[in-house]
Amino acid sequence: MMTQMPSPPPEELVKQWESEQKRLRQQVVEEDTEDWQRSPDFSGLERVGGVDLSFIKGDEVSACAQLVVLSYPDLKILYEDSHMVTLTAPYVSGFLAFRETPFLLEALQRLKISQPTLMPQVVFVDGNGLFHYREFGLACHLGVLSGLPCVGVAKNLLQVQGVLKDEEHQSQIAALQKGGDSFPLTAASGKVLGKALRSCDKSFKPVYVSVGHKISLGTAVRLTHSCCRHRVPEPIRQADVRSREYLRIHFPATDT
DNA sequence: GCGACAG
DNA sequence: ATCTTGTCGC
Repeated sequence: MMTQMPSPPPEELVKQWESEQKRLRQQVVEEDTEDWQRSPDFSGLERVGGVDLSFIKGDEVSACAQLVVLSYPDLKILYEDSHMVTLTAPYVSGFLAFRETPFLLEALQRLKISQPTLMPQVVFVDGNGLFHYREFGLACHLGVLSGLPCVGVAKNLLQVQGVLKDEEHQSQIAALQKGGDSFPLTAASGKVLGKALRSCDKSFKPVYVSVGHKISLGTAVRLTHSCCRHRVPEPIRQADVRSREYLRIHFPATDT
């Protein structure tokens, strides 16, 4: 198998993307805006969404865009949409949104047209929100462009604004006693950009939660914990499982 | 030159 | 993101 060198991202495009993030960043709402967010048990919350994209192994541009809506607090599937898409933007760390957002917005649009009453009241996004180089990750991008409350949940720590994954970070992880415990991810500026959360008792590796849009960090962390049966919150996990299942069925692995 | 690099 | 089997445990 011949290896393919990753094509360098056009610096001109990256500059354009940076200014776009800077512009949209101003529209992020970092506070709770919904009544259910103020409730101790999230009374009034009935539908939580999850989005994800899964890829075919050797293909850089074909992917299955997935949107799921689960009931709350039962976390049962209410809606599912798997849709093959052709990506145009390359993956560049810090600019994930330009690669994925268009297709996630399309999925939300299809839902709005076909089953408007099932529109989620909050969407869990596979990736960071404010915990980002310019405080505008995928969860913020999707939140601002859709107008929906969004929570960013990353499975791996991104070293940004002075946040490091050093021995200190490791010791803080070791100090998390049970599901729901967390510690802040503080930028050099002093601002708390997100929190490392032990999402459930059985999981020791934390997930990194940050504000996407229209929700406070404290609420985002509390809600994420309440949606975790496994390490990854159920909406994102279901979106991941179902999108990969779709690819397995429609694009079976080829031998030779 | 070396390390980092959400998905 | 994807490459990858079995294995240990509930």
